[in-house]
Amino acid sequence: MPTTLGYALLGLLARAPRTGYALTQALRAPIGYFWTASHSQVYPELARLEAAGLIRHRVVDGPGPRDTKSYRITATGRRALATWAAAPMPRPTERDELMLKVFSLWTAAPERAADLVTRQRAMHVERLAEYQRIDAEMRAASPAELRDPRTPEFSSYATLRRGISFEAHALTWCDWLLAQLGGTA
Amino acid sequence: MPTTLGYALLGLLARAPRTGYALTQALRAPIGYFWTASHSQVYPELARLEAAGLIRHRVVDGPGPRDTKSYRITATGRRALATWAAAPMPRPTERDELMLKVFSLWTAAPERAADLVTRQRAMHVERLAEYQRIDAEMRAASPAELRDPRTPEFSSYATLRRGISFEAHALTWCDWLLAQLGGTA
DNA sequence: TAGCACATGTAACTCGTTACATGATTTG
DNA sequence: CAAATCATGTAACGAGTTACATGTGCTA
Repeated sequence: MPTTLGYALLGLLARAPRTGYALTQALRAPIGYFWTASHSQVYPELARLEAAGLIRHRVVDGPGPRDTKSYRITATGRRALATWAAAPMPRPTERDELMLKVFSLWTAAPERAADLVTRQRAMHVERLAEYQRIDAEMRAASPAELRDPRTPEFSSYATLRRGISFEAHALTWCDWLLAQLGGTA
Repeated sequence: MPTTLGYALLGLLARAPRTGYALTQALRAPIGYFWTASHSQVYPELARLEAAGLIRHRVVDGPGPRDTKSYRITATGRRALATWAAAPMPRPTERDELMLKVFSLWTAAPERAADLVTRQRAMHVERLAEYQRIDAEMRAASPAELRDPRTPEFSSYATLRRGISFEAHALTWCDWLLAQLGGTA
């Protein structure tokens, strides 16, 4: 059984063959919005996936001194991915450092607390705008595919909707907290 | 500088002195809603915090063969906590395994996909009800403190509001996705 | 009398980050 | 000609989980 990162890589390779380098870049965006990894994690994981027969590579003579390896998913890999994707998950361990700060925010001066929340709010505004730009782009590019659950576009769009909903909720909460902090300061 | 876990422990000790065991329990609930740690992580961290002068302990002769150590925060620890709590944060690396599954959900049969989302939905319903019960409890127990940003109750309440908002948004998204999956299946 | 709550610690292992290491091609 | 991009790998370290280890007092 691959690690979570392994399934992230399989998920990308199920859409198109790629090099380790291209996979690493995809792990910044769009996957980076909900999962990340650095190249130092990617290369060993690719070796493990290949040893397990879930992917194969072909050497494409590219630039640089090393082999440029193009990876593709195998039929076995594709089956493993589909099984994992729909398999039920235990409730994951939530880890939100901001909430941990908020839990102890009463020890700080309300003005300093408000500064923190204002910065967070700005990040959410920025991210929300980014998502909404992508939303418009996707709707324009492939309106039909977005409605068909068997297309990769549908999957991508579902994660995007989640992102938009999350940022909107976070933003609302920031505004509520700022009102609370301001009202008493 | 303590680790994030260190600040979680300081945050608890700023409210009341506790043993390592009691701290470990608090890391299941209420802190467990946004940060967790097992006792094997807690005990070494307490030793580090004490070495740094942020906490002190007093041996209280309790049951069992070992010393029962009651920890309390020092003035230095309290200052370190307040500084950290209001300090700006870089955007944390999001890690959402469910989104990773959704990203590859197009490879699975829509009925299996719907099963997964239905289970997730149930978890959110359950957690939301739990939060709303706590909400009612807190409003009844300390209505005045909830409005004063310098009380621990205010901080706890702010994290709770975030939790409620998050679960509600997640629930809405599950319903949207189920409609999409059902409509085409 | 068996199991659970209280109570504290260490060891082995996995996952992830940062730093180390190399080197060609393209662009400013 | 300097910097960024393409491209692949290893090493050291930190954070977190699971398992190992011990032992008392209370309750069903």
